[in-house]
Amino acid sequence: MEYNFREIEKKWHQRWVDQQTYKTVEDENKKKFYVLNMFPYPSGAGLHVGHPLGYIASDIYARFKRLQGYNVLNPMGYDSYGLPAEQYAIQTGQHPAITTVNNINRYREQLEKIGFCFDWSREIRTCDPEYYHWTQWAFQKMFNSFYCNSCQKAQPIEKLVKHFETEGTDGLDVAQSEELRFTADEWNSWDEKKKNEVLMNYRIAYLGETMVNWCPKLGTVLANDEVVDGVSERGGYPVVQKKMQQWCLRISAYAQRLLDGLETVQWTDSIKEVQRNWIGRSEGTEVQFKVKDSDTEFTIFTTRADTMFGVTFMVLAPESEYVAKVTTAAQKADVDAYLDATKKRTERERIADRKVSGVFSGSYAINPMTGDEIPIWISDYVLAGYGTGAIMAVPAHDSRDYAFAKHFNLPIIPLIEGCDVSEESYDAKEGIVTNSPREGVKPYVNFSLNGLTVKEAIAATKKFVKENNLGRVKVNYRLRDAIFSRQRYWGEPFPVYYKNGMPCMIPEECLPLELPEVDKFLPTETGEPPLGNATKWAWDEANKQVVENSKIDGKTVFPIELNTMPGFAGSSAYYLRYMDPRNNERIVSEKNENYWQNVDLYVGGTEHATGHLIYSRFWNKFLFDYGYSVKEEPFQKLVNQGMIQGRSNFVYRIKDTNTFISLDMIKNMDDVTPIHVDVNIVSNDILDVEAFKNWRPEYNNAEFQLNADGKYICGWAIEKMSKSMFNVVNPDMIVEKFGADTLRLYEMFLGPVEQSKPWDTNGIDGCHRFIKKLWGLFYSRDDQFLPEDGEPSKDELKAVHKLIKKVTGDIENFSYNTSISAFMICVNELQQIKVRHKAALKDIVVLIAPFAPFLAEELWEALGNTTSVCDAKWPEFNEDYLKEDSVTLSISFNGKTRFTMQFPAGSSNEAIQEAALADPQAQKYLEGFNVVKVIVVPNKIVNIVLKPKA
RNA sequence: GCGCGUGUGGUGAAAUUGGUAGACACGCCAGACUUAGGAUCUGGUGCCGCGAGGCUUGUAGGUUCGAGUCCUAUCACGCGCACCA
Repeated sequence: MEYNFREIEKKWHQRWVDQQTYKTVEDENKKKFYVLNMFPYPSGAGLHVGHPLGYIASDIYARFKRLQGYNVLNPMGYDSYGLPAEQYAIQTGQHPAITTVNNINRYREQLEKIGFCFDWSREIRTCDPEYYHWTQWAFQKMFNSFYCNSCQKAQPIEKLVKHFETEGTDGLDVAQSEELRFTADEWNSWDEKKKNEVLMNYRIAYLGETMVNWCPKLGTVLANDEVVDGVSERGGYPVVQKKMQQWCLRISAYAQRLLDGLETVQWTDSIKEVQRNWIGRSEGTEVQFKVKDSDTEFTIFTTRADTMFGVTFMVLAPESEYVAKVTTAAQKADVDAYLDATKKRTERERIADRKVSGVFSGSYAINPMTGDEIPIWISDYVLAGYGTGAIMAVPAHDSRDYAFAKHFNLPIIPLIEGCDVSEESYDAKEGIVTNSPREGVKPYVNFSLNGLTVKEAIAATKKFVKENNLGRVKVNYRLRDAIFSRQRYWGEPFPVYYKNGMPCMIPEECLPLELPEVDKFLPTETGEPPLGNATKWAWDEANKQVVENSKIDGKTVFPIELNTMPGFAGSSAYYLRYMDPRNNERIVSEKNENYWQNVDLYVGGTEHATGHLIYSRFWNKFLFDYGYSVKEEPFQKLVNQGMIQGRSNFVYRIKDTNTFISLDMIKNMDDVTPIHVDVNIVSNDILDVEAFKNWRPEYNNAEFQLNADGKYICGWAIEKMSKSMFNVVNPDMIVEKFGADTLRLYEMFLGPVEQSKPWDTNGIDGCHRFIKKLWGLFYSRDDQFLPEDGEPSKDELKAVHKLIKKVTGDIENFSYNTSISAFMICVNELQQIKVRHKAALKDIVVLIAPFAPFLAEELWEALGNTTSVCDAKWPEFNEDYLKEDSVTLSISFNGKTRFTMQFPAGSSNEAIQEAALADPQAQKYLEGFNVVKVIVVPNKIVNIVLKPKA
């Protein structure tokens, strides 16, 4: 019987659907295992062959765990809200709701073909009201929370209000936008509106006037991780800095926990390092500087407190609120001009053109260590968003300050013994401190750092600053609060309405607040959200419902927020929802949450390291604080699959002709123009000439210079897989031609899962041949069913158990490529054995089941089983079958094998060594030498170290 | 500039973690069968050399009886962060 994959795959796919083979039900009697793939944006282009790589890898693992007896949750869904989905809709001129459904259907169809064990009954879509109900719910929960630093968790905002009512800000240790001070009396005297404004300073989801990344072309603000090199990640459009009122998430409050949590998860060091960098913890000191002849004081942050004696000027960020306070009348014109110029520059220009610029404010600060009057400058090399937006400049020991000082001719005072700062600054944090204070200068304070190491000096200064009330020790994080508003249509609406300009939450029982239909959903360059076009978008407070805008009266009917949430909102807690996707009462029931706990294995690309993987960790920690999640970290083990690149093919047209020349006939590359050619009409780099003529009209009467074999050889290159390079390989096509099992095997056989590699359809024959060989162990060409009843032979058992050992170990390490090699070897070995037994082949079928599930089902049935192979038991490895009767020992001198010896199995190293030295043949070689050492590695080699006799 | 990672045949890659480098597969070569076909099967295939033999894991050193694996230096490539004070 021929291996007919089309029939086999069709048959089993249908049976899986009919019998709900992959439906997962919570079962307290079984240990759980939660496998998760990063769910896809359903983009318009459909899947190419690179997309399923991670899904196949996790599918193999999920099936393996199931065979080991675990209750496996392996769900799939769609991240269908957000920029990419909307951009695609805009580009194709369709409504995003329509394109999204179409794209999802196409994805589903493609995924179904590959034979994944997804439990589709748990499918979720982030744009589904049933789903985003819980996104909105979490947002409201964050709005109604503050972060308590001393107890290290989120708490209900009422608790904070109570504190204000009785004690004001006294004894408060909470995360906040800016440090406020007020008494209980003051708080109690404020009206509702004022109180609410103050509370915004503490809420975890808050409305903030912040500097944002504004992308005019996309018509929306972007989060930091959505901006790459000063342009938008999606589309590559320019981004400018703009001050706007936006919803923000106080993710910075969780910075330390996000850092600490990394120690508890099994992720690669590199991705942990990326997150550590992104969080950017830095321990330092905040110091207050007084402005001369003024009451103004401002605070700076430094990690080099030891260099305070070398501060020769101060620098404020252009956006700093102190700029106005320190600018003198004489300097005002210059300062305004500078501020104007900086504002006009885009982020990209700032990065591209990093020349020194700045302006003197006219004021001076007093150095608290020396009493020196030092000029205050304004420059855009100081960032408003980090620390306090102001620095003390120590040009001798900071390269940026140095460049600035050189440019504006400001003094440079070296503070480390023996350092040379004539050409460049000395930035290293090592050496012995000097000039602190300088010799011969009357000390301003009773404090000296001279003679200490840098490390000691930092500690000493921290202590001094604290004791003298000059400042305090402070830990800063680079991690910014996440900007949570988008001026776009295709996203979760905020469940918020505005009453007297004050945001109010739509009652929880009224959620979800559904996205309204609008005619015009296109974004605008000015930032007017498209939801402004909705006619029914007002909140009737009394009747608790959405009504027409025309009814807004400001007394009982109010406008609803027009912004929508960003793409990462919906993807931040989806793994929780899979545990209980149809629950209308709670994001996930306690029972299910306690059963599934968190994701055991998460598979996805590295590109989410600073986006999704930070946001969802934050989101989960927040829910954890309230007991909605039982594990602090959502993803226990993370595997990052590599990217599949495309392998493009080229044809070479002789310049100014319509003649194409085979690569091996080209004498001079300058005479030809390489042109991308569709890889689907090229096989093993040989062009299908006829197909090429039909490919495009302009090649209909193309002429060819073929090589001696009459072939046209194409050139090739590794490039990104994309339509424009004609190198996209579609999985449907592979499935059609070779079957899903072959596709699955080949994708894994290509190389390690974590590694990026080019796709090359050429090698797929080997995997297809292997499947056919395996099939050949069961069926002869003349339709005989070959496996026999009875006891397997020793050789069979040996081959099979070698495989069990190898595959079991490999799957745990994700070394699927070597597993498949082992299968190939095993099948070859079994082919040599004339009579094969069902009992031995049964184990092989179970072993191959995770890799080639359709084939496994068919063979499992052929062996007489009536249940799915998915419910089989993973075979157990038995060492005994691998034991040899004897071990062969090769004995070598100087790396050369001289003779071999046989020993009984299980001989000890000592026994082997003794016997080897006693061997008469060996002794022939030993004449004239002293034996220094004998190294015995059983089953491998014996090395005898010799020294000539004196 | 700082941080992380990777270098093995014509190609994708293995190597029991310090023990016969190149498993397995593609490609290539030779052969068999065949209504010459993008089918199947058999054998060969790291490099140099007719040969015996020699060389070989980016390069140069080191540790070791023994190094692809450990250490030092160096080069190349890839990724991440980048005025973060």
